[in-house]
Amino acid sequence: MKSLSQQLGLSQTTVSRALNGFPEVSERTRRRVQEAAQAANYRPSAIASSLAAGRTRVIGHIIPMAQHRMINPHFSDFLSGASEAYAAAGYDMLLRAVPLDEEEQVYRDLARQHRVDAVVVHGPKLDEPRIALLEELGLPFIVHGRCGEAERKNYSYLDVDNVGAMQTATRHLTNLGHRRIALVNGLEDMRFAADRRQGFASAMDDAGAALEANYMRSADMTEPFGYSATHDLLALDEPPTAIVYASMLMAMGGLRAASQAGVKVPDDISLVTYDDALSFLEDEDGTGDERFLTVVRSSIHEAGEMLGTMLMEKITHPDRTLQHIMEPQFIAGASTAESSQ
Amino acid sequence: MKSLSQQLGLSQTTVSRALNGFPEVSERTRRRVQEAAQAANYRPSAIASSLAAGRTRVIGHIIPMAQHRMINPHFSDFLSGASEAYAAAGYDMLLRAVPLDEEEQVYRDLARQHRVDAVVVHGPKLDEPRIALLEELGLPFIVHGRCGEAERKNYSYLDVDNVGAMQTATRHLTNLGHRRIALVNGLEDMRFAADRRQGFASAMDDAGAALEANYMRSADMTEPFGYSATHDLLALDEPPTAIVYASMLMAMGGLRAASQAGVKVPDDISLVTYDDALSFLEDEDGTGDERFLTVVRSSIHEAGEMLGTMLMEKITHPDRTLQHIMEPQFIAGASTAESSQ
DNA sequence: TAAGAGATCCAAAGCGCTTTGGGAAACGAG
DNA sequence: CTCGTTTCCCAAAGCGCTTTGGATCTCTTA
Repeated sequence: MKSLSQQLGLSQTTVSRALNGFPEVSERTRRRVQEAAQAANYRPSAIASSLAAGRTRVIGHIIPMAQHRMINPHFSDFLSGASEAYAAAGYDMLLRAVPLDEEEQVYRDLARQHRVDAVVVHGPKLDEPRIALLEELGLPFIVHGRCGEAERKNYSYLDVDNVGAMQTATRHLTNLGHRRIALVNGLEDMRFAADRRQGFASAMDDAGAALEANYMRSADMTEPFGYSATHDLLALDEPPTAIVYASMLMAMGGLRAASQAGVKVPDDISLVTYDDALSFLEDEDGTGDERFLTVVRSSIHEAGEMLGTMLMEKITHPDRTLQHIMEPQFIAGASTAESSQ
Repeated sequence: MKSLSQQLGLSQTTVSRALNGFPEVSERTRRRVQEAAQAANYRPSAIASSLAAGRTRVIGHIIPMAQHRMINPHFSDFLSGASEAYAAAGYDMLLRAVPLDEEEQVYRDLARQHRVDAVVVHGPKLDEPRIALLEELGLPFIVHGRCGEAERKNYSYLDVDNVGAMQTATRHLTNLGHRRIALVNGLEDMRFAADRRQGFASAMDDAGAALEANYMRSADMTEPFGYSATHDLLALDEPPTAIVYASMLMAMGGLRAASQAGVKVPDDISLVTYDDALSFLEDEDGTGDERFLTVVRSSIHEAGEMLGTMLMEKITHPDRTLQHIMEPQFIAGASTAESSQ
């Protein structure tokens, strides 16, 4: 940049201002500077500008790593969406996979090191200490999802209407006459899973159907868990006539279990699932004419993109509180039918 | 740090040296400094040290985004592994999902901006311009996989023995008497997919089995593609008696297609797949006593971890060329049986 | 025409570290 | 005791930008 300013006969001040779009520079010189920069293939040093300006143009994503180093597969699609939004604003994404018990320290370090301008809070739990921590640290953040007392607190988040989604899914089944309905859910200390359970429960209640403890399963949302939960449910003395899954991966495990047990879908049992529109489960053209499963769907890639955009706004207007809830879409497939009972 | 050095009655030089483990500091003062730093909860500013030292302690991961914004699901596990290795060395991970046609510019910018100390090259193709580009840019890198003329070039990489893996898988089938074997592969402009095909082909050749063009399918490794490819294969006039898949996701699609078509596995058809040990397809306890599919398996999480470690070494010894090949493990399951023909 | 307002630009002071090039004290050898 | 070494520490000069606080010049307005 020094050589650039000398070559142009301008001060570094002016060059910097011209390139960063400050108004104290005439249009003519700005253009001149920009052209020279282009010609010299000049790229400002990100670190130097970070140091001088006190902002890094980097967003931190702390990925909580569960016990078995499992990482939620939904992240990859979410991150690709967020990354798009950041790129459009000239921001970058810093990733750290962190064991659960080190999370707090990592946030503290990140804040004190000034490594990032803001962070995204992933996987909020019902009891979520990170919100208070981040507010204490003064580190801007946005939550993907909500935590416990979401309605009372005044923080920014992007969430999906999980309650509504599961109500829709469950109601679809009760409307078809089902009453013995099982729920295969994620870990219910997570707010989203708690919400999904609540949506399920309220729709059951509306239909006057009983909640049976035996029909409620919950664990990490893996395909094998979907399989084993379904396997167990089908083996009950009085198996459910329908199952609601909280994720496509578990539903796939469910399909596998049903087919292995010789149980026909939807003749013998109806299946419906929440669907994050994970890219690796989608048809190449995205349409999925073969759509077999009945789903309630909301693209997690889009969620990432939207959250990224919101965070960019939050950074320019730190005082604003941004809250948004995405509405999933119900798509009837061929995996649900009238209850035969 | 200024206040710290004043408080201690030492120069900033000494404090910096003490904390960074330089030898020109007596053990006594070093301890004194470290204790004071601990007490003051001091964390050096990462950006300032980056600027001064000319290294950022950040590794760049450029994730190529295919046409439909699909991101390879294997990344999440790979990244979590790499992240662990980085964290252990005090490094961070910068992520950018980039459309294919912008890749080169991104590498150039990253290098000129000094945003990262090194990068990881993902998804090398047979014809891979990035190696030459990065060498030209002088940006240290390591490749996950190999590119076209791997044997001639002198770059660092971590790869899996894809040829051997597929030979093993295919041989298992030919040993069981199968001759009409299909391959459902990834996109074959990618080196790893080309290798898998080659392994398949050579094992077929060894057994004197013919390669039939109709039996060779290749596309993005999604579950739906596994489904449709298998569906089509089963509908052929002369369907294969066995199928080899290049990924677990496609194999799952294959299982779905078979079960829907009423084709019994392994009675009517044998299935075997390459398996990246994706966390969300694993049992909670990782053992998988229900292991149904016969697989050739190599953990992609471990690959990430190992590659991260190698890259750390590469950074401290830039002159070294590190090359490593992981050997997958064959695990017999219940999805393969003797050919009935 | 003088004075205030605007528009452009600049010199220089950082941002918070690392690193160079000594300097002073302690130690050993001759 | 003197001189060369070694050990330990320091002052100050950056790293490559941004930003403050004017300075200069042109344009209005009374």
